[in-house]
Amino acid sequence: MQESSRTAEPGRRAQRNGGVSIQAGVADRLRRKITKGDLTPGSSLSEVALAEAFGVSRTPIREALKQLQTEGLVEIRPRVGTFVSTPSRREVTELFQMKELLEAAAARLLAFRGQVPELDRLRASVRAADEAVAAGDVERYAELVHEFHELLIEGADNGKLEAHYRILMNQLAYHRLVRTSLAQPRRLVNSNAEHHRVLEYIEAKDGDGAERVMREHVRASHHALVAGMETQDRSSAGEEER
Amino acid sequence: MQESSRTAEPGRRAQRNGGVSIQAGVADRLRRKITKGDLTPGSSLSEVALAEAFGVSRTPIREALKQLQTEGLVEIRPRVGTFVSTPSRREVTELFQMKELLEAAAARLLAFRGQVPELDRLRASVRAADEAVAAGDVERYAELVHEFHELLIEGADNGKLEAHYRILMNQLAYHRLVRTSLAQPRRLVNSNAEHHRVLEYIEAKDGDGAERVMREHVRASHHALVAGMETQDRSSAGEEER
DNA sequence: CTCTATCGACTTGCATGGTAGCCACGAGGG
DNA sequence: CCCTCGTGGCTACCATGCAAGTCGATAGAG
Repeated sequence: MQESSRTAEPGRRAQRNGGVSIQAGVADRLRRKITKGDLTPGSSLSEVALAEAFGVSRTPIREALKQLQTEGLVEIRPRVGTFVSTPSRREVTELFQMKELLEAAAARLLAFRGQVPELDRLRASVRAADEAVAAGDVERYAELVHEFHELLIEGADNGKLEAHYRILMNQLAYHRLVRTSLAQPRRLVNSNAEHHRVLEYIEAKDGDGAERVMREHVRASHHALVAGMETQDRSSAGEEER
Repeated sequence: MQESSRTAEPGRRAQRNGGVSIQAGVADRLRRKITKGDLTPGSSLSEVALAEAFGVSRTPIREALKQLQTEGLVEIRPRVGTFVSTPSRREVTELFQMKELLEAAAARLLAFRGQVPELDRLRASVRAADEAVAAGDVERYAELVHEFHELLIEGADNGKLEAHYRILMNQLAYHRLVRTSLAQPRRLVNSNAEHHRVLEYIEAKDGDGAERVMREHVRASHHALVAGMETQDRSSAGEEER
């Protein structure tokens, strides 16, 4: 039931505390495992199990879990247990609305900033994406999608926006989702084309236009994902519903 | 240095745990004290001091502080101390950008929802604000400003948006700020007029228009606040700069 | 008088043990 | 056979003690 087998190195950096607190390290590791999908939604996260898995006491584990709870990644049910959050269908919709909101705003802000280093990196990322599409390398393109959105957010030059965006993406476990949306037919080339359009508007310093096309892009991405998830559900027959 | 004198009832609900955990209660109380201004930015929050003030051990205090840290309300400097966060000038600007973003989006969403109960309550709030303006009751109007924005957010019917909005407002300690912005000449009547315009667009189901005027309203509010803070600084001579 | 080094009081970080509540399993009665 | 009640094992919650780092005060050397 528990993939504590993955923690092959108990307390790897517990002793050689590399300048960061134990709880911070634990929180980072757990966060990564959740967003990457190593810990699937609903998994139980027992304090004692994690404590001996990481080779530390329960205290820093508790504090890490507490933090992940306020980040919305886990759910602590008092006297019962701690579990990886399983976002409801409604929550996923809400998260995508927020994603649309923040990314569109970021595109707008970046457009108004003019020529900044992030823009060069964005151009380079889009070029690399073109190559990945030409080569049909979905895996590579998925990475570059992530990079594109990340650069956009950073380019907005607003730390609060960045922080809230990261929290949202973690809740969505976005890494896992990108691949299923790209599995939809023609989604890959469409996605790339949409990125191009966004970049064009930004380069033209047309903030309103950039915001608009970015909105549409996120919407299209969302629709592709929903379609992809339905086909997934259909293929994997009757599973636990929520 | 510490206003622990306020905690006249040590551990009021420590024994009679009214269904909520101690840490949750502590976090709530501290959060309120910070946003209300009872705890000014920079104040020291010693674990032991809070522990005996609340009549509990250090553990739940620690966890509450940890949560407030990830909410951005306090800053924990390892082995040094925990302090109420003092947002930099840049952070305040960023927070207002986010406020503008989220509230404008909320106005847009509410407009598209059509006739919902929140809309009635919004109308009632605006009417009450008219009376407060007519009576020159700034205190009452400040409350209603808060209510207006709160109803707008709730009316957007998006839990994630609501959650992130609350975090932002807490970081700004918005309650404290409203009064100084309203102290600006003519700001009170202008603010009220802007609220009316927002409501009109929402009632007309003009999402784009509502979003636009809401953006302008938040900007105007921000400018009034900056102006108000400058006059405050001027009046209170040379104080600790940041 | 000035600078430096050491000491000590303070802080948070972590470990550990006992407690209260929840939940499922199983025995017993209907 | 079904339903009810008790009990044991599990969980997170809280209290407490110790350790380690930080920073200021203070005494001493130059």
